[in-house]
Amino acid sequence: MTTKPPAEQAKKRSDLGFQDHDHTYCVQTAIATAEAYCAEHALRFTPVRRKVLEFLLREHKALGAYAILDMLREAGFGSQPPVAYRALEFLTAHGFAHKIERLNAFVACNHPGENHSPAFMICRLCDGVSESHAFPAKGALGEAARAVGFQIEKTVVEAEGICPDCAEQATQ
Amino acid sequence: MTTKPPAEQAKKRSDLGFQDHDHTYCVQTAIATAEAYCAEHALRFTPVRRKVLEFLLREHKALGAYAILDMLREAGFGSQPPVAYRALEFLTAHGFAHKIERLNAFVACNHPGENHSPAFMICRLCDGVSESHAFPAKGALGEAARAVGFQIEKTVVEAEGICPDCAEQATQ
DNA sequence: CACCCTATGTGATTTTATAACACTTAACCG
DNA sequence: CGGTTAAGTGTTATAAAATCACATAGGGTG
Repeated sequence: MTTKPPAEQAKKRSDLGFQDHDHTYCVQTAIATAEAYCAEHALRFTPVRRKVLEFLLREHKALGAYAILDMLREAGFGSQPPVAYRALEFLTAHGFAHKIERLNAFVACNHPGENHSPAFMICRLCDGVSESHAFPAKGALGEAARAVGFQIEKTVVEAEGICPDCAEQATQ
Repeated sequence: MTTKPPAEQAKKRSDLGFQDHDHTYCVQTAIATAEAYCAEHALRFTPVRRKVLEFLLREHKALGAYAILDMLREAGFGSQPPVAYRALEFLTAHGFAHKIERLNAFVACNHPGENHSPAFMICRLCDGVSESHAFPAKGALGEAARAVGFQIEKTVVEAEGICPDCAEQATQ
């Protein structure tokens, strides 16, 4: 996976969200939201955790644990794998980030606080990831689960394909 | 992941399919189906590939690549990781097996030949896996994809929870 | 038979993730 | 406050998962 430089502009067409948005704004509000949520739920939004969430928000794409670890090192934090994995565990456990199983990588959550079962669109060309919603338990899978008596607790939904930007480039 | 002994009986309540079925029969027919499919499509159903599919069918649960590798070694095949990974790549590419991203493990396909987008129910207590169908592209995710212009090529749908057998044990 | 393409065998390495333990700091309780 | 406890962090080491690179073998075709 090639590492590309961070977004250089605020208001741009993100190559990851597949949609226009004000990126600096969404970083700030997401951090603020996380901070407020932690304050309310007696969770400790420590410097390492905050920093990792910042990285995920800023890069706005799926980051491997070791990429995050490199950034932590540069930021003066501990640089051994558990440091990154523990922060990521905290962030995913409380819904501030998600793991993309398909990529063994992590992204910041687009809808923090909301009660959601996330779904992801992963571009196989640029590795961009866009978060969406899905309710697989309401469809065929849910029926099958009820039929055999399986209790669904969590779902992983990841669609792989081509994002609009890469599709556009391919036609040029 | 603990390795448990293979199924000792043919007709039993599988702890993995979450349903009754004749296991020796399903192994034989699945191998025959794969063989026929390969013959028809000019694919080479080589000894290693056949053996790996046999392992997956016989164990009837998610197996890690290294568990498969151990079995290959015992069966007299090469015992380096690429041997297992290449066979698994072939099997998954042609729909004879699937990778469970959540577990970094592989299962034999329950519906070989059929054109399907698989979905899985994974028991977090016994690691049992049951294959089902899902059509995420027809639900909320499909709508989101169309809205932004994302072309879905493949989907990963995995539900984690408690299988009926483990739920039953828990109440006792 | 000579050729080529595919598959296999093997050693080495990379990438991803966890275990174990020491140390520090924040929270709690009197 | 002061002392205790639990949670968080830092670090070493190791496990688990996956790939790279290259040599060898086998099977089909001209």
